[in-house]
Amino acid sequence: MYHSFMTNAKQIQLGKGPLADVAAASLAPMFAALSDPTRLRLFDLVRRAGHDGICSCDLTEPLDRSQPTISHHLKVLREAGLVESRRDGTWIWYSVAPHALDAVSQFIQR
Amino acid sequence: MYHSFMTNAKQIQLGKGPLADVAAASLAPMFAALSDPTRLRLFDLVRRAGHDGICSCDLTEPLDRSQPTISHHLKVLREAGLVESRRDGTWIWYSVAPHALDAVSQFIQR
DNA sequence: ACACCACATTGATGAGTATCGATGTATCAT
DNA sequence: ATGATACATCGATACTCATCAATGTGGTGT
Repeated sequence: MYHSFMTNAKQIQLGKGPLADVAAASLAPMFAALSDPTRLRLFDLVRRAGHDGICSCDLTEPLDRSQPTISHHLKVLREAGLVESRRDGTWIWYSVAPHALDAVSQFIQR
Repeated sequence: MYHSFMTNAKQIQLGKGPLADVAAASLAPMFAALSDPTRLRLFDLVRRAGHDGICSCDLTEPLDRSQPTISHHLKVLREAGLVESRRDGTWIWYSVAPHALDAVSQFIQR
């Protein structure tokens, strides 16, 4: 009995045996994406915004980082498959990707 | 209504509001400890060993890393409060720290 | 066309890290 | 004391990363 996830175009298999090499290689970047305090708070703010998402311009001030830095962190979160972006005219709305943390959650729970 | 954890001598408070600066600073190192593929598999092996724990000498071979490297990673996991060690004569047994992943789990679950 | 805004990218810098060989330390057996 | 074993620490190297100022890009409005 296996569980599988489609995460950022990579399918992760968590079976019964020891964590496989490829599974670790797929899982680690998600933990890495949350391993920075600024990025952790950034993800938290995006998650709190719910389905509507939140504008990048509203993230710079509360985190006390420059605009390029926030942009960089959002890119990391996006490439890790944790958030997704949607263009709306001049600005861009970020929201949590569906099933973003499923793989991580499965690993944590036993 | 707050939840609190004692983790590696640091108490983490996860309230209702945005993730606080200090909470992020306490949480990030745990994610960082799991952000390396080798360390992720290392933690998985220790966790599978259960209450008895596992000897460091039995971890070097399956992970295909040198003894100093494994020793380094175990130190990172220990300082992150995820594993603990118990001396038994010549060798040392590693096991998962109780409530190791509680804070991480709480953050993941909404 | 032009100016303005939101956001991304580039380039640079300083700090951290994964890895290993060599060496040190502690414990056990003889 | 001696040797052997298990593990930690040191020093070095190559690589990654968080950060910002400067610059680029793309959409909006006039």
